[in-house]
Order: sequence, then C-alpha cells, then structure tokens
Amino acid sequence: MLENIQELIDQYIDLSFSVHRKGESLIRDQIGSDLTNDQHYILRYISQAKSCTSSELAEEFDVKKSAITAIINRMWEKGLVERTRDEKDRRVVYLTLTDKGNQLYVDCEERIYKLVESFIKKFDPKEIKQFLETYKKLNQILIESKDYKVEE
Amino acid sequence: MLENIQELIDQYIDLSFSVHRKGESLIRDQIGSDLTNDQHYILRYISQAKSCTSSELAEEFDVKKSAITAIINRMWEKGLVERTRDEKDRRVVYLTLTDKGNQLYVDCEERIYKLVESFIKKFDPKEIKQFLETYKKLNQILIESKDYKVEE
DNA sequence: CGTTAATAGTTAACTAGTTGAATAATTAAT
DNA sequence: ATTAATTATTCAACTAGTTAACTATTAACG
Repeated sequence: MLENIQELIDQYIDLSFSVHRKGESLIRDQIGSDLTNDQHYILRYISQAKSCTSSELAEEFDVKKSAITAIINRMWEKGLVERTRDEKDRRVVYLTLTDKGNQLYVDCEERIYKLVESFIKKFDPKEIKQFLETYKKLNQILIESKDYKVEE
Repeated sequence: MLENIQELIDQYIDLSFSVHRKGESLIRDQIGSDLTNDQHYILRYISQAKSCTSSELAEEFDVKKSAITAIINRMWEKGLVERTRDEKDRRVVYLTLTDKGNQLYVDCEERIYKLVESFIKKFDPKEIKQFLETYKKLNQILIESKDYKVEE
C-alpha cells in the first residue's frame, strides 16, 4: 500500500505541468519563431503519415474538426501543406506536406534531436528505458479511459 | 552507449504529447466546464502559495505578465480571486483566492485525486516512485537549461 | 429509384490564451 | 532631483479552441 498517495499525486501534477510547459518553451525557442508548437506537431504527424485527413488529425489531437481546418489554413497560407480531393470519395481531402513543409520538418527535427540528445546524456540508459516503459503504460491507460467518469 | 537514440527521442516526443493532451482532456471533463485547465493551474498555484503577485505567476508559468493579467481578469470576473495593493510598495498587487475560489479549488482537487488514484492503483508503487524520480530529474534539467541554445 | 442518414469538411461567431508595445504609477539609484 | 528600474495594466493582433449552421457528397433502405 502506498503511503502519502496525496503527496504523490501533487508531485505528479506539479511535475507534469512544469515539464510540459518548460519543454514546449525550449522546443519553441529551438525551432524558431515561424512555427507554433501545435503547428509543429501537425507537421510532424503529416510527415510520418505521409498523407492524412482532417478527421484523422481531429481524432488524434482530440479536438473538433473545425479546429483542424483553422490550423491547416494557417499552415496552407505559409505554403507548408497541400490539399487534394479524393476522386473516389469527393468528400475526403488528403493533406500532404509540400517540399517546403518537408524541409522545415527535417530542419526542426534535427534541432530537436540535438536538444533532446544533450539532455539524454545526463541519464542512465537503463533509467530512460524504465521511464519510457512506465510512460507508455500511462499513455495506454489514458487512451483506454477516454470517457472515464469518477462515480460521485 | 544508447542504440537507437533517435527512436527513443521519437518515442518520448510522441508520448509526452499524447499523455499531456489526454491528461488535460480528462481533467477538463472531471473538473467541469466552468474552469479551463490554465485557470485551474492558476487556482492551484495561488491556493498553495496563499498569496502571490502577477510577476511571480508570469515567472512560474513562463508567460508574459500581460497574459497573467488577462487570465486573472477572467477569474476575477467569476469572483474567484481578489486583488489587494501592498501598502508598503504600492506598485505591488497581491492575488488571493476568495472563499468561492477556495471552495472551487477544494472541489476540483477532490475530483482529481479520485481520478488519479484510480489510475495509480494500476501501477506497482515502486514503479511510480522510480518514474517520479526520473521525472523530477528531467524537470530540474529543464529548469537549469532555460535559455539553452544548441550550437549550430 | 428516391428520399432520408450519415459523413467530410468548411464557415462564422465567440471565448481563451499569448505576445509586444505603450503607458501609469511607484520606488530605487546616484 | 532627475533618471532608472520595477510592477502592473491596457490595447491590438494573433493562434487555438468550441459550438452551431452549412455544403457537398455518399450510404442506406423501403
């Protein structure tokens, strides 16, 4: 049985807030000012998926489709993404990166890798692997309890 | 030496994004619709500090003071926080929670505790402690490298 | 077949959070 | 006493999110 469960929870909430905030801030500084963090994550997702739809992004990022439309519009204005209609099902629009988008992604990743690499060196490899294992488990639990409600 | 350092970094980025997004979403559902996540964190901070200033919040949350002013304005309109001028140094404004703010905080925390508690049960206590240790270390490194720049 | 559902995406109005620049009020420095 | 610096605010402009209404298209099925 855990003692001080309340303390653990407080620690986790404070840490997760702080780490996320400071991590985002570092990445923002690192990737330069022309791309917001959200746009970077979208860039990242499309790059890895090669091609995807608005619905897919909305599902993945847990936001409404209209929010995706807005963010894609801004990235489209910057010449980073392309929209192509599916000829079979003309409701569907495929999102892909332009050459400029791809290049920007590669540049960002290189910088982020250097950044995270310099941090990773400060940890024991075993410690990192254990950390990631637990993190992965936590993520899985969060996914499974998407519509979880604590009973009153 | 770590093999597949690139893969580890990718894993971490994807996980931290996903966990944060889904965690925030769960907390938002849990605390009800009248408080945004950011407002909840501010509420939390002021409650624990008893009293604080805008500058302190801006420093802690890593945003400009004008952003804090805006958030505090919205919370003030909801009757959650009070502003009191320091009589010694009349530039300073102290922020404290009203009774309503305190009550809301207590209610939110109770719900969040129940939520996190139900998740914590799914982990080995030892695993949690190790996880938090590494997380704490990561946070410390992030704090220390606030203005870190990767050399080109 | 034709009408009704459902799906994919967009648009518009609104709220929240953020920055940056300008400002007001006050205190510190010399 | 004048100039600096500090604390907080206001304002304009922007990103990101929601809800609701809408368009266009496809699916369902009597």
